[in-house]
Order: sequence, then C-alpha cells, then structure tokens
Amino acid sequence: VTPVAQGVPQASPRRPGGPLTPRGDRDWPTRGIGSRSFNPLVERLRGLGLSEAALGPLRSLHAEVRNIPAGGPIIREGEVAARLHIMLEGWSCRYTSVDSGRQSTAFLLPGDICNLDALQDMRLPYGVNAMTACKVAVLRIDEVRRAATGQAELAWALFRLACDDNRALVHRAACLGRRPARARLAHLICELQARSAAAGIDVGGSFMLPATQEELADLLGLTAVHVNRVLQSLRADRLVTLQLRWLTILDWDALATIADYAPDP
Amino acid sequence: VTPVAQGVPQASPRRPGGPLTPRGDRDWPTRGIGSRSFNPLVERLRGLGLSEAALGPLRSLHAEVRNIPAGGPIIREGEVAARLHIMLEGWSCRYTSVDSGRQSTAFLLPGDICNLDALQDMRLPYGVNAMTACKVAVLRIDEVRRAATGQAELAWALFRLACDDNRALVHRAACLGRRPARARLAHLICELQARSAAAGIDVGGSFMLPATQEELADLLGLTAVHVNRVLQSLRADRLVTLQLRWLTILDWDALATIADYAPDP
DNA sequence: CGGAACGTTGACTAGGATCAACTCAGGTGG
DNA sequence: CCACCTGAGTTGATCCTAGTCAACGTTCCG
Repeated sequence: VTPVAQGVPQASPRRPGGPLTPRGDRDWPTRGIGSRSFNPLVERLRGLGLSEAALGPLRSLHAEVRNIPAGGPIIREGEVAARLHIMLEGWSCRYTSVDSGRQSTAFLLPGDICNLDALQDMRLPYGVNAMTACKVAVLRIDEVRRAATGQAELAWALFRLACDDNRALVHRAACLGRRPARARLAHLICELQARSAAAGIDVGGSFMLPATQEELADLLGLTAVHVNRVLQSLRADRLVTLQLRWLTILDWDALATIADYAPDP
Repeated sequence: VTPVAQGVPQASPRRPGGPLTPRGDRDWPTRGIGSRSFNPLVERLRGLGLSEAALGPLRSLHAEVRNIPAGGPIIREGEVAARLHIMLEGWSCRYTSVDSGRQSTAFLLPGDICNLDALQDMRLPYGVNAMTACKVAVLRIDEVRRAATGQAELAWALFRLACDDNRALVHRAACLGRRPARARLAHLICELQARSAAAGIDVGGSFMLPATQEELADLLGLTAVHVNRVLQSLRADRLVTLQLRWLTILDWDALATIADYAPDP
C-alpha cells in the first residue's frame, strides 16, 4: 500500500473534546425531564410574524424538555405520536425505513419541528433520531389542537410551516432523482452552511457537521462508502475540509457551481 | 433482427379512439374560458369534513374554468402564481427542472390542488404540465386569502391538505433514494390504481394511465429507456398489461410484493 | 486488551444511463 | 394520394456511476 500523501488534512473521526457528545453512548435510559413553563413553539411562530395576541392561547401550554443522548430515538418509526417535538439543541434526522436501509428526508436543527404533521394525523410514516445529544421540547398534541381551535391566525401559520416543509421535500426529491452524488453532497454542504449561518451557529465559512458519513448517505440516497469517496474527491479538489466533525468551505463559488445551489432570498 | 414473440401483447402507442386526447396537439392558443360560478375548492374541503358554515366564505369566490390541451402548461416553472389551480378533469404532473432533465414530484388527478403552497408564497419552485387535456379551476389567490382571513376551521383544513402533500413527498423521496427501478415502477402502478379506484375512474383492476414513458421516467427518477425495459420485464412476468394507455394489473399480490406497497387505510 | 464505531481504501459487480437505430401510427402539406 | 415528419415505443451495445464485499487503521471505551 502506498502511503498516499493527500496534501489535504485527513479527517480524524474523533475530536478530542468539543461541543459534540461522542456517538458511543447508545444507552438512553435516562431522558432527563427538565420541565419548565416556557414554550418554543411560541418562539418559532413569532419568528413568522405572528401577533402576540395570536400567540396567546399557546402561552399557557406546558412544554416538557427532554434530553436525548446522541443516537437515541426522538420519535420511533411507526409510532402513534401523541406529542409534538421541537428541536431546541443538537441535530437530528427524520428518516423512513425501506427494505434496503433507510432514507432520511431531513436534518432537523434547533427551531425545527420534528413532526408537525402529527397535528393532523398521529400515525407517522417516519421516525426521528438524535444525531447529537439533543434537547427537545415536547408538547401534548391534544393540548396544542385545543389551543389552536378557533385561532385562525395560528392555523394559518401552521399551514405556512407545512408549506415550507413541502418545498424542502420537493427540492430533496429533485436532488435524489436527478443529480449525481457529487452534486448532491455539494448541495447538502451549501445548504447546511446556510442553515447554520441562519441559526447563527457558524464561524465564518465553517460550521459543525455532526453527521456520520452513514447518516449523510441516508439523506443523500447513497451508501456510506460512496459518500466517503465523493468527500475525498471534494477534499482533493480543495473545495472543503472536514475534520473533527467541523466542516470548512474553502471555495464557495466552485462548490455552489457543482451543487447548482441557489439560496432562496 | 429476430421477430421476437413476446407472448404478451405489445403496447400499441396510439389508441384508435378513446377518452384520451392525442398528444400531438401542441397548439394551446385557445384556452377556452368557461366561467361559471361554482367552486371546486369548496368540494375538496367538504370532503375533509368541513362544516357548511366554515365553507361559507369560500362560496362567494369566483372560479374560472380553463381548458388546457394535452401537453400544455398549467403553471409555468418559476412563475409567480397569482392563482390557485385545482384539477377538475384529466391528469397533470408537477415537476422541477434540474440540470439534467426534469424530476416530477407528483401526478395530479381530478380533485388535486396544483399549487396549494402558492397561498403562502407565490414564487413557485415547480411547474405543472397537462398530461392529457385538462379542465382546471382557477381562483385568485388574493381572494382566497381574503376569504380565509379569520376562518380558523378553513385554515386548519388547508394545513391538513399541506400535511397530506407532505406525506406523499416523504414517501416519494424514500422511493427515489432507496428503491430499485422495478420496485419504483411497481409501486407507482399500485398507487395509481388505488387513486383511480378512489376517484371512481377505474374499471375492475384496470385504469387509464395517460402518462408517456418519459413522464413516468421523470416521476421515477429514471430514463425513458429504462422505464421501457422495466415495463417489458413486468409484462414478461405477466404482472401487468399496458396497451392503448390502459393499464391492467394481472397479479396484484405479486406486484404489491415487488412494490412493497401498503395502502394507508 | 479487546470490541465497537467510524473512516478509509481496493477490487469487483451491477443497475441504470447513454447512444443509436429502427418501428409504428398519425398528421401535414405538396 | 403519397412523401415526409414527429412523437412515442422498442431494442441492442456500451459505458460509467454507485453498490457490494472485504480488509484495515484509528479512536474510544469497557
């Protein structure tokens, strides 16, 4: 075997210490319940320009906060979800199992609602898994429904959120169906960079990417091995750096070109 | 060339006469406007169990009816859509263009709303094309918005519709990302059969499938050539028949097994 | 120390794309 | 009426992207 000199720093899978909880802890018996009386759904909707008056009925709702260790389930697939889950901290992914593995349909970041459609039908066609240690707000669906009853502005805002989800899915489907692996990965990187920046958790062109290569593969409709290879090629082309679960974009323009990435304004 | 005896009746692309308008007419100058004062949105929402009282505000809306010839555009991609489109007759497809061709995200049948999310953002990331001659109801978005203002039950129903769309998209993404061509096609056939049956436009195991192989390919994330081959293999296995744009399922169980199809109850 | 999880790399395979040719039916225009 | 064109379907040959299988390195952890 030739001692390949890549020229680009290789990824070292484990960071010595950092913001990310190690993946090893697959023991999630303790989901610490730190219940307070604050409500992230209110914050999320306020961000959409909802009036304080419209938010009123939600205020009284009690949100439980759950801590889920990395790798733990937030929502089990096929579960009848009696609760609405909202990401507070950490990353998770929404996935659907098919015969040959799983397909992720979204990465969920702080502020994202895991199972919005459970308000309409509690039988979910997907599961949600924590990719890092997560803090998740949990509200009882029946309570949310009750609070929303007769609240037109609120219902309209939820409709809005569902439409947003919709667009993201349309986009993802288009990528999965018609784009080669390199473009898909490049696009994902651009997208996550933008989302991290929007969430204010990036650091000048760099951001934390806690996903395993296998988790990336699940989202991209590829295998982990192939994600690895494509990633290597992006590294070789000096487009990105990924080490210690921290991704840096070296050449945004080139990457965006490959990705055919267009941020929506 | 050997005169291959397939044993299975080959598809003959053109039916002599039937319900389907020929694809040839790519001349859509005349979009006959037969405006009446009826409202399909009301019908669609009533189907969801909305009360008559809640439907009231929508009743006054004026719906225009447009006739679109086969192949014509219902909504142009990238258009800023000032109108909501609802399928009345015929089939259309919602697609998104990407560098290498187009990806369809849904086939739209009578009753389906083409661009529900336009109520939230009129800049659409997709277009809609008529696959057969279509009759489409058209409502002005600003009017619908105005009529919906303050109507909680109505907004909630729209939210519901968006969530339904959402599930379909999640499912499609999973298929695109993780299933081989044969399973995708088989699944699509099962799905369309079910939708046709639900719409009451099937005839005992058979239904009209007006889509071109290229249009199927766009939805399935394949090429037309490959769709053809897979279709041939399904025919050879005596699972389906497709001729004159009329599809018959010969062995539902086998097909559903290949497709891993599970109808939602 | 041994095992688990993750990343990396190589060799090989296969599913689907690409390119190209040909058929067939319908429509058009000379 | 026929020549020609177009759109759709079919088929073969070939290529290539991505999957599969396998081995190995590393780090972390019990």
